[in-house]
Amino acid sequence: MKFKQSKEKFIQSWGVLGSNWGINKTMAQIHALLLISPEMLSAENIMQELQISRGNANMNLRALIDWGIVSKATKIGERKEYFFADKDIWEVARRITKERSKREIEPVLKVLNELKNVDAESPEEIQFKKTLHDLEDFTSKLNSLVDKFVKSDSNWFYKTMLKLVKK
Amino acid sequence: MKFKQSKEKFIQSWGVLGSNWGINKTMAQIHALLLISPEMLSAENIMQELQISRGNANMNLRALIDWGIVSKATKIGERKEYFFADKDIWEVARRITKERSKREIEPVLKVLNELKNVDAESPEEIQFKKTLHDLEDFTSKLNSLVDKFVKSDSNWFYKTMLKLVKK
DNA sequence: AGAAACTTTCAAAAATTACTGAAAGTTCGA
DNA sequence: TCGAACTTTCAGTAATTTTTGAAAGTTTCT
Repeated sequence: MKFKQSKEKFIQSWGVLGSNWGINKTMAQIHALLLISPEMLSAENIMQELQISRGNANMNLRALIDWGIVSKATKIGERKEYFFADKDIWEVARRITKERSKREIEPVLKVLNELKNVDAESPEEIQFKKTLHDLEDFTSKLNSLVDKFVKSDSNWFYKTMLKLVKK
Repeated sequence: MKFKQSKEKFIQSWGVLGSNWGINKTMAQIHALLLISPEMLSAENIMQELQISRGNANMNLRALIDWGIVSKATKIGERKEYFFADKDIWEVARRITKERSKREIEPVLKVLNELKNVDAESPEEIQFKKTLHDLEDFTSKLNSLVDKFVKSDSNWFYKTMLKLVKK
């Protein structure tokens, strides 16, 4: 397969993956494109390569920067802004995990906590309370694990993976 | 807060959580409703409780059954089908993880594998190949970990969590 | 201050995804 | 075999999300 085709396939697949994960397709594709580019790219470059509008490029680049996995820089003597992605996959995974945890796990814990003081007398209420309790137990454990991962260094991650997977 | 309100809030929140995770809102809400119901519920019950159409209820119940986290049963002497959710949260997490891994991690590995034999001469190609390699390394480790989780029993999970989180 | 080079915004359009409800299909008892 | 009781399907509609592109905003240079 030729490079150009492979590259397109990769970008396309990353877009699909993104959609499945609630990340919009263009955002994932821009990220893919930047990940495999050895040089920084301008908004123009990205618009052309992915055939998207200026507004779309701008919005999704902003989102990527917000997530901390893409940065801007300017080249000396130029006005234009250039973009590049952090190439350290582990660091990328850490940041994505952190964002998603903040947006998704934490609000759940908050709700579970708010609700857990409900009275429990009828069978319905008892089952409700039990479910809340189990979910909170599970979610808070998951949250601790995620937190550990987010704060860890690359080594910890790989070592832990190995330890868990080996046995 | 009264039971009825708490229940509504819980179902509503679970729906939001679901949307964030690429699971449709109604599917998540039906699941929430069944999780907190001590008794089995008929399609009618669910339609009424969540104010949704018959078709919607049917489709999403089918999806939940497909994921293995809801089952049907009939009461003796009745034609109607009743639905209930597996109440074991750990088991539910395992099944969801399994489904999502099958649908999302495995295809990525497949694509990365297909592409990894690309020639690498120009800087562009070299960076591309490196990114593919790093992603494959990360993804296959993640996949092993997920697989371990999916095949584990509840005890393993809790023990591992504790071990990781404690230190 | 003015103009060029660029970035950001946002209302409207397009694309995607989810939902409805009536009609078709199925199952089972008499 | 019929009909009641139920379930499934699916074309059309509604809701949501994403994208466009032109206009407004900003920065920098002269």
